[in-house]
Amino acid sequence: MPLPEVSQFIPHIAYDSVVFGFSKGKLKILLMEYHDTGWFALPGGFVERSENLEDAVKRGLNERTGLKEIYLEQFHTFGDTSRYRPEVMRRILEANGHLIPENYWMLDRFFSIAYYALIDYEKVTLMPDALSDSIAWYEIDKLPDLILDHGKIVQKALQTLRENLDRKLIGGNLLPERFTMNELQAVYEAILGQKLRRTSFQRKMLSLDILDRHEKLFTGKSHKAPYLYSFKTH
Amino acid sequence: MPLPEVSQFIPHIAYDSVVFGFSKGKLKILLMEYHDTGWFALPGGFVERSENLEDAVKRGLNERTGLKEIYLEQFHTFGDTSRYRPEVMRRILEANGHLIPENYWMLDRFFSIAYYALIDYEKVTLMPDALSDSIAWYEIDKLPDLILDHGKIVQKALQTLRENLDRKLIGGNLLPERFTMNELQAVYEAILGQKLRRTSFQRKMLSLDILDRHEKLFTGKSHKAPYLYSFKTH
DNA sequence: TTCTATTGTTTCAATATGAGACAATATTAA
DNA sequence: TTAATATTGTCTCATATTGAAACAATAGAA
Repeated sequence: MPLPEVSQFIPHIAYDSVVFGFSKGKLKILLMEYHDTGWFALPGGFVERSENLEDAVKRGLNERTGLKEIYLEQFHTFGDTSRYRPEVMRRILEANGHLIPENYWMLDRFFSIAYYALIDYEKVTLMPDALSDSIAWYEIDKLPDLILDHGKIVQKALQTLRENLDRKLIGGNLLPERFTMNELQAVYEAILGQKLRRTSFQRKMLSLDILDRHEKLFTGKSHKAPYLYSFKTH
Repeated sequence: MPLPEVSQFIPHIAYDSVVFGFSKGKLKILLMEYHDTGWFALPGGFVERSENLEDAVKRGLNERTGLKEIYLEQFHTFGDTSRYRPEVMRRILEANGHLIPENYWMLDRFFSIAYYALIDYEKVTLMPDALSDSIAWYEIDKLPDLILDHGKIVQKALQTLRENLDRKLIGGNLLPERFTMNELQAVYEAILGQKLRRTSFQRKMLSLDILDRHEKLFTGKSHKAPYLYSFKTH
């Protein structure tokens, strides 16, 4: 695969995405591991010359997860000069066997527009890109070191997600269509990083009038079966 | 004044700032009017090759207002292809008597990183830039039509300001060091676009333990004199 | 001295939240 | 068949917060 040409993309502009998923009671994000470097990074990419910014992000996420409809939110643009570390991208490209031209555009200073995405963990089919060995889930509190300022980007994403959780009622995007109240509470607890009172949480969620109640879920466990809920589509 | 050269700036990247001020009970923002076009726009600019993004915004605001310390918050980056309207910038530059080179960088597609600023109206000395006839205050609900998507940028700024008002307790940045409770309430009402209950507002503000109470303000009016308050510096 | 307008405080009702009790129930064990 | 267990959904009551209004204080004018 040849090196991307600057004629196709807007120089100096990139996006990075913090893709949140929820599984086994843990909040997780997607990380790429680059060939032969041991380096981890957020899934990101560039914007084509005639492409809307948000379409570029969706395109990139679709290529890596197979998902078409994704809950996406822009949260910050990172533009410090300290991000300019051409030797990092050089090493990544060289580790892929590329010969890098003089003044190659991908080694320039980049501004990164960061988005977070909330997706249903079970619906994802992970596909690495050309530069990466792998793309995989990592627990949010067991992340490896990340290149450049990607660690800071993750922290800012998590902070914004926490602030938006109640205001935008977005927790459900991390669950399948139908879920139990207990599962929803576990999502909230994982995002906020703290336990919530079961009865208060249930009362609050029901009083918001955003949930539909469906049939009971019989798990085979020896106790009362919980109802399944879904978010109202209105 | 010669045309800026691309060697000095990062191409494709601009910032726009929504500068809020408060005067005579009204929330206002700064707008530039370009020479001989009748066009209004937000104060904005470009980022120098070795300059931090936020430093560029502060530099631009300092050049136009004379202020050094400014409460500044990034709120969104606008990157739709519909922003690409080279004829707009062409007309602005030509109205200033410039001869525009082939493929001139300022006519390219730009991503704009938008910030809002909150400043003390009284402390500002307005200075237009080279392309503008004027820079002046406009009431937020009596704005003229703005170029490109600047109207949308203002709306998003206002929305973000409203959401952040209570969470970040930033209203005081629009007032002088010392102010009455009534003035603070007027700021909140102007931002939120709705009346607030005087007694609830006072109780709330005092209970937050963020204000210092100082001497009374004697205005000469025939009624009880209000106290002056200031925000705790902590 | 009285009156007026506005400020700071208090009161009481209405609403929301914290903490826990209680009843219902799906399955297992006796 | 019955009792035990774990978990769910609901209810209760104490506490905190907010809405709405009354009340007291006071700077200047009449």
